[in-house]
Amino acid sequence: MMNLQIAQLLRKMAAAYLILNENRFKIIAYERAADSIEHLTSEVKDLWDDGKLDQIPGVGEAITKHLNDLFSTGKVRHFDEIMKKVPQAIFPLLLVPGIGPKKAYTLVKELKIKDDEDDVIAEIEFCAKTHQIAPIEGFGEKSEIDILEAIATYKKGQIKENRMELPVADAIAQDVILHLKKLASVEAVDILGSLRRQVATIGDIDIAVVTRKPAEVIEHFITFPHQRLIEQGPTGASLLLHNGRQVDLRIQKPDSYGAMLQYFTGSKNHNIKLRSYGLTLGKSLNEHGIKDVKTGSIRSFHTEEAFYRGLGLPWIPPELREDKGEVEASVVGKLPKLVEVGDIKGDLHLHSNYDLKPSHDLGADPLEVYLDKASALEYEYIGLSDHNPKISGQTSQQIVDIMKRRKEFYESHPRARDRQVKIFVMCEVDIRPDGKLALPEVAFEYVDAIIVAIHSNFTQPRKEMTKRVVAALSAHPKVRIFGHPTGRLLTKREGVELDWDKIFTICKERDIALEINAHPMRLDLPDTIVFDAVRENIKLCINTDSHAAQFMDLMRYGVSVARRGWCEKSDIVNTMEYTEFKKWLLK
DNA sequence: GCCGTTTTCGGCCCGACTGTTTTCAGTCG
Repeated sequence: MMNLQIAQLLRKMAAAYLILNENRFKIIAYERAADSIEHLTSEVKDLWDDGKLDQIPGVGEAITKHLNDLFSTGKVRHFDEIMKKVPQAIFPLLLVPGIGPKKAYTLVKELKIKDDEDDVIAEIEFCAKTHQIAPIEGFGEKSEIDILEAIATYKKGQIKENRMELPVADAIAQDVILHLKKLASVEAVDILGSLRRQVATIGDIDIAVVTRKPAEVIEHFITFPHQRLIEQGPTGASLLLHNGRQVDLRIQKPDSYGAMLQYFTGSKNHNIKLRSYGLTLGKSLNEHGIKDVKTGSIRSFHTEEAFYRGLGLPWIPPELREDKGEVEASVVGKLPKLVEVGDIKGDLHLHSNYDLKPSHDLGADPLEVYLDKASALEYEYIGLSDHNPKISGQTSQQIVDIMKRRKEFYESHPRARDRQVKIFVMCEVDIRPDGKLALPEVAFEYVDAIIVAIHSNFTQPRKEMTKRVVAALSAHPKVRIFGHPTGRLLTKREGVELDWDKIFTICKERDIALEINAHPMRLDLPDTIVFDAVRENIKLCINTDSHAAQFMDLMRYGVSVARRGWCEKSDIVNTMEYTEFKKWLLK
C-alpha cells in the first residue's frame, strides 16, 4: 500500500469517526496523520520495515499500532470494526464539493441508499431531480439545486483533480491581476497561497487585494470570465474559471493588510503552528490582526513583517512556511539565510545543437547563443551537458571518436576563450538498468565532468534502483552530479524509489552534488528531499536542463525549490565563483 | 489520538460562507 492510499484510509477513518460523533480532536488527529503521510518523502512501508514509524509527525502510539496491523496482516482489524458501523455508500459522495461526512450520512440514511449501490452519486442526483432531498431536515430547495450543480460539475470532470505546474498557475494569476488592476480602487494586488510559497504544483490560485472599497472590488472581480461563482461575501469571492481552475479573492483594508497576507499565504499547518505559538504569549491570531486574549484589544498590521514582529519574530520567507520547524527556528533566531537567484554563477546542464548522435533530444541552440544568454544572466560559467551518443548502432570506437571531435569542436570554437563566460565540456550520461554508464570508459578523457541520470526503467524496486544508482555514482571520478534524481514528471510520472540514506552516503563519500533540476515539469530533487539532503550536508547544484537558451530563465523555479528545502548559498555548488567551482568540478 | 519552554494530563487555530434555521451546523481553507 502506497502513502496516498494510506492517507486516504486514515481520512476515511476520520470521516467515519465524525459520523459516529467521536471526540473531534481524535478526528483532527487522523486528518493530521493523513496529511503528514501524504507529504512524506519516503514510503511509510519502508519506514515500517526500518522500524522508524515514530519519525512521522502526527503518528503516535495508536496509529502506529494500526499501521503495524496493516503491514503485517494486510488489514486493520480496528478500522474494519469501525467501518461496520457506517454505511459505505457515503464515501463516493465525499468527492462532490459541498458534501462532507455529515451530509453524506444524512442523505444515505434518509434516502435509504444501499451499500451495494453501483453508482451512489447517480442515485443522489436522481433523488435531487425528483425532489426527494428538499423535505429532509437540514436540507431545502436550494440544497437540491446546489447538489445538482455540484454533481454536474463533478461529472463533467470540470473540477481538475490534477494540479497545475507553476508557469501555468503564474499565467492564470497574471490574467486575474491585470483584470483587477483595471479598477482604480485596487491599491495593491498580491499572489498568495501555494503559488506564493512556490509549491511544485498548484491547486487553486489565491489573490489578495488592498482597497478602501471592498464591495466595488468584489463586484469587479466576479466579472472576470468564469463558469461558476462558487461563493461571494463581504470579504472575498471564489470563481471557477472555464479552464476548471478556482481563483479565490480576499479583500482587506490597508491597515490590516499584513495580517491578511500572512493568513492567506499559509500553509495551513504553518498558520496552526504560528497561532499555537501566539497562544503561549496570550495572543490570538486571525486575518485581521493579533488579539490580546486578556484585554480583547486587536492590533492591526500594515505589513507582513510588522505582523511577525508583533509576535516578536523575524519575517519568515513564504517558501519556509510548511511547518517543518521554521516557527521554532524563528523563535530562537536560527532561520536559514536562503539562497537567492542572484547568487547563481552558472548553469551546468545545457543541451547544445552539436550533433553527437545523442541518445535523447538534441538542443536547439549553438554554443554562442548559450554564451550570450549566460552573459545576459551575468553567469561566470556554463556546462555543455549534451546527452551521450547512442550506444545502439554505434561501436565504442565510433562513440569515442565522436566525443573526441566534440571536445575539439568546443575548444577550437571562436568563442572558446570567452572573456566573461567560461565553458565546461560535460556530458549527461544515461545510467543503464544494470548501473553501468552509457559511455565507454575511454571517452571520459574528452569531458571535464559528467552528469549521470536515469532515462529508462523507472519502475525497478527500491533496492535494485538504489544499487543501480550507487553503482553509477561510483563508476568514475568524473561523475560529479546526479541529474534529476527521481526522474519524476509532475502530474505525469512518479519519481523512482530510492533509499536516500544510501544515496546521501555515496554523495558525501565522493563529494557528488545532487541536481535540483529547475524545469517546472521536473523540480527534481523534490523540495522535501532537498530538506533532508541539506541536513546531511549534501551539496546541491541547480540547473535548468535547457534544450534552448531561452529556458535558462527558468532558473528561478529551481532556486525556489532550494529555498523550500532550506538551502543557503553555501549548500549550492554553482554559487561558487569560477576558480573555486572549477576546483570542485575537476577535482 | 497527539503532544510537551505551562503540561505525561489537559489542552488542541480561527474564521468565512451558506442554507436552514430563529441561533446553528456543516463545509472549507
